[in-house]
Amino acid sequence: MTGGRDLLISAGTASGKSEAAWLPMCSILARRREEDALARGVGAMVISPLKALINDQYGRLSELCERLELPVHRWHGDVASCRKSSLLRRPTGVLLITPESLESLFINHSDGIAGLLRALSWIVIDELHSFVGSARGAQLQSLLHRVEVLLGRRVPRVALSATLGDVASAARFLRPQDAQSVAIVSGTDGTDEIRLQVRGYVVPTPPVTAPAEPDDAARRTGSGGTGQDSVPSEIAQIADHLFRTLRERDNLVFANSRAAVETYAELLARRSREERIRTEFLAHHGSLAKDLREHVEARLRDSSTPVTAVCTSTLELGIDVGSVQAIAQIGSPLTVSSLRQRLGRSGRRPGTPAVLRVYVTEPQASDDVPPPDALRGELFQTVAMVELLLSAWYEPPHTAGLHLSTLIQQVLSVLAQRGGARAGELFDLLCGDGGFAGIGPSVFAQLLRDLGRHDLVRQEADGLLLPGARGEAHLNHYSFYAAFQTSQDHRLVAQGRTLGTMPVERPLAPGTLLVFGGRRWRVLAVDVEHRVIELVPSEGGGQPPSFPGNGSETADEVRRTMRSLYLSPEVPRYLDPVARDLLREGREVFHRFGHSRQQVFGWHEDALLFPWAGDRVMNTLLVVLARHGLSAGQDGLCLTVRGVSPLALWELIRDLAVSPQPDPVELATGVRVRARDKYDCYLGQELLSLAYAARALDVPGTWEVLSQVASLPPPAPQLLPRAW
DNA sequence: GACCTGCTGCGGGATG
Repeated sequence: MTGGRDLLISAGTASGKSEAAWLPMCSILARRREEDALARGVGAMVISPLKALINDQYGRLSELCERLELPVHRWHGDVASCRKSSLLRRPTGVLLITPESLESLFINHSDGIAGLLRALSWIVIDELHSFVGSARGAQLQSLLHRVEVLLGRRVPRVALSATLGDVASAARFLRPQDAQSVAIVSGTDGTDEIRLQVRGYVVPTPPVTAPAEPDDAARRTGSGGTGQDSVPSEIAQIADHLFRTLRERDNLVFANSRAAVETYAELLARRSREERIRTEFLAHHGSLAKDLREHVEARLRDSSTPVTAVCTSTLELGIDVGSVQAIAQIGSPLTVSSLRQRLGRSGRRPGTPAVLRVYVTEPQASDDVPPPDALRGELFQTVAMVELLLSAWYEPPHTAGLHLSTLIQQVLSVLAQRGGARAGELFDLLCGDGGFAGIGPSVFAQLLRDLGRHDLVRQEADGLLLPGARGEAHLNHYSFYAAFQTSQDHRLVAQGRTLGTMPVERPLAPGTLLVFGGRRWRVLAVDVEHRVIELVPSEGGGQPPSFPGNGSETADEVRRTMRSLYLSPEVPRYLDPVARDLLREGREVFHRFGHSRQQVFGWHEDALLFPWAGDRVMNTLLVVLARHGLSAGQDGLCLTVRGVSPLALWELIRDLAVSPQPDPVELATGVRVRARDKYDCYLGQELLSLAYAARALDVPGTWEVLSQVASLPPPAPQLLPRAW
């Protein structure tokens, strides 16, 4: 750590990698302070993605540094401002900070930041994988470069991470201009033994004459329950198994949505009260109020009573929750990396195995089941992800994004920091060899023109750029510092206490029943102006709110692995008997309908295309088909192309495969909704297409799929319905 | 099908 080189430490959860970085750093800083009593300034800055992680580490690091008499400081939104000003007056020791707070230092303490950081010897980035590829990661890269420009020298960067699928791309993220010089230290995984089971459940088909059932989507997320009696049987069965296996221990149950968390937490908590057992079942997700979440975390750390948290990815990163016995995952994992993180939350004590149970539901086989469901896609996706996990493969980050929205934020930030700047100066600092090195001068000039049109920036007669009126408005609001977008939600209040927030698209009528925080409530009143919903406890049923979401992207490698699982005769040992049956059924359907020889099929009036590729290729296919006047949508594993024969679709694919690949940006102009990130609304049509193409299209990957499909024999007309 | 993260300055009041 003395050589001034950048360092990437990749090691399993709970392997002590934080300490590996801290120990040498602290002893060097302590020695240096003895040698040079005048050395003033923060010696090391640790950048962390979560306030909760900073608070955890503040305790551990303070203990470590106490005997060295090396002060440790934390700086985030919950830290009192008097502590911040006292650090600015007397900067020393180690500083723990979030990217957003570092951003605010540049804007609100533009005079003090150079003095604060002038003695900086290292920048440590914790949980690097949580930044790579995102808007927040682009912001972090830009801030790292701005710190070095401010100090006029290179500052060694040390990054820590657990699930890096691709160490080379992590090194590129850490030091974009000089990735090959990054030293890499890889440790083995913390877990020696994994006990794993995948359990299958069959969703019964409702009788044809039954009254209106909750729609299919609601059933799948588990949000369809309206009371004890109407809980769908597969949800009741899964809850029953969770209850029996998890009672009397500390566990984490991961569900894929906040609505599913609420459903299972409420079912399990009610059962626990009814049977009067000690185990607490508590809900934990991002819309719950902070004090309720902290209560759950404290209950998990307290080893005197058993607690099981039902949660979303909120408990995925390294927040200390003590020792957890087992992990349950309801539904197929969303990504292999997140499955790895979740698994790493158990088996943290030496000699104790990590325990993981995955619960998968599939519809009952019948004549009406659409082909993708008959293939048992949920189960095959789960098995594919488990196999990839066991082979230590993780999703490579998507680093092609241009992050123009974040560049807009950085332009405004630099204008505020420096009190104005010239266009060339901005370009050199932010693009050039800065965080947005992929952006050329012409795109940057276009971006500035777009910003001028919206009054985010304005130009003086001498060419100096300043924030415009709307730019000032953004800069003066505290929401400016985060690079990511957040929505404005309604606050849920019961008996004077805030439970959390929920989005409300249609106003909730008083009297509506609701499940939230793992309990049942009735809406008493709605204050539209102040966006407050008042609740009272209720004995009735109710559903969790529907939360909006963007979803995640399934990788090419996952879909390729799924296809090879259909072709393989092997039955993994970790499947329970129902899951084995489902695996056998899926393979039988795959072969019966000729999926090994064909990728285009007929289904009623439509044609189905199975690309066996990731979501970015699936999306590109949709855009290409739309350009040829075809209306299509994605149904899990396949694209449904409406009102066209399979032969006609195959012929189109055959022609496309030999035609030149279209320009992605030109292709993107046909897409209606292209804005996604915080400041995308200020981009003109041209840059919106450029950003969309970089983020959401994979033309070469798509043309590989088209050639593959074209190389197969033409499909028989309407094969699927008749053979069904 | 649908995860998560973060931020300021100021005024008012309670506490040491």
